[in-house]
Amino acid sequence: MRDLMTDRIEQWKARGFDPNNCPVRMVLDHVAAKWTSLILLELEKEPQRFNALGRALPDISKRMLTQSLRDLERDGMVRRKVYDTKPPSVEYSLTDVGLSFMAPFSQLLDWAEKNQSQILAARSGYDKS
Amino acid sequence: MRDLMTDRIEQWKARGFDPNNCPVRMVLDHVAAKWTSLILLELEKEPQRFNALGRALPDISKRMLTQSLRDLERDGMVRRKVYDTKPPSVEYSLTDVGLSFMAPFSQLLDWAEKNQSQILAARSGYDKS
DNA sequence: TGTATAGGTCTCACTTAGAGACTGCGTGTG
DNA sequence: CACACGCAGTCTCTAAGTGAGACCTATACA
Repeated sequence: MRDLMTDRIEQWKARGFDPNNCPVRMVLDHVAAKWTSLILLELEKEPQRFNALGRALPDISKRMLTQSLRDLERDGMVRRKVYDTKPPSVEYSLTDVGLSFMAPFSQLLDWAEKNQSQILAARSGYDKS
Repeated sequence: MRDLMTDRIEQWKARGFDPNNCPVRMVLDHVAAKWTSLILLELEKEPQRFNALGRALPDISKRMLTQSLRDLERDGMVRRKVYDTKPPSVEYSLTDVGLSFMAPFSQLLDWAEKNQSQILAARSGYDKS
């Protein structure tokens, strides 16, 4: 483990490690973005339309939903399909890349669930002192 | 995969799924935080002192470094040890929880490296159109 | 005496996020 | 026929977060 990660960093640095072209930042910016990963999670259940997503994620504003979806679309993780129905409807779904992201992401969620109580405990201990 | 994730969400919803007590948010807020994961990566190489970390992560400001370290400490992922030397030195290191985070996180980085070029391609395609 | 290191804190400017009103269009309801 | 509603957003305004960098206290060294 230790060597694994250290090697990774060494490799990056050897390649120049441009922070703007950094794979970490590229993926983290998504996971980071507070909403994108929740959107991915929803879309993995099933392709959904704009307002359906909005309802599934009650705390997100339309503005942020639009923006997050655009970001994901731009990176090829989500596909946007407009149906030419009477009131035009827009369906969002995962691409293959988006779907493949769910595997490692799921590992992270497993970790989160397993360690949730410890983190909570550490937090309240810290806050008390 | 699909069922795996769908089940997870169902479980959360069954438990009440309080967004403020959500394991996803709890872990994502860290990965999200733009700097915390890079700090974890640095500390996994070896325990380091405040200014050493600052030098290793040249783009971070002291203010953000302090804040990120405090957050990580609060959640029990990083340990802060003050040595009573002449100019007191402070060493930061990973806790067991912090170290255990590196495993799933590493998976995510693998994914990022594998898909980097695709994402970049999608991005420039999107930007052109 | 002046300079450097340590580990931060403080302030200010700027960017980003969120709430929520508003748009245009078509359908259903009274 | 008038009214309200759902769709898929956009726009504006304000609040919160981020980053740059000056500043602080203390010791050691030249």
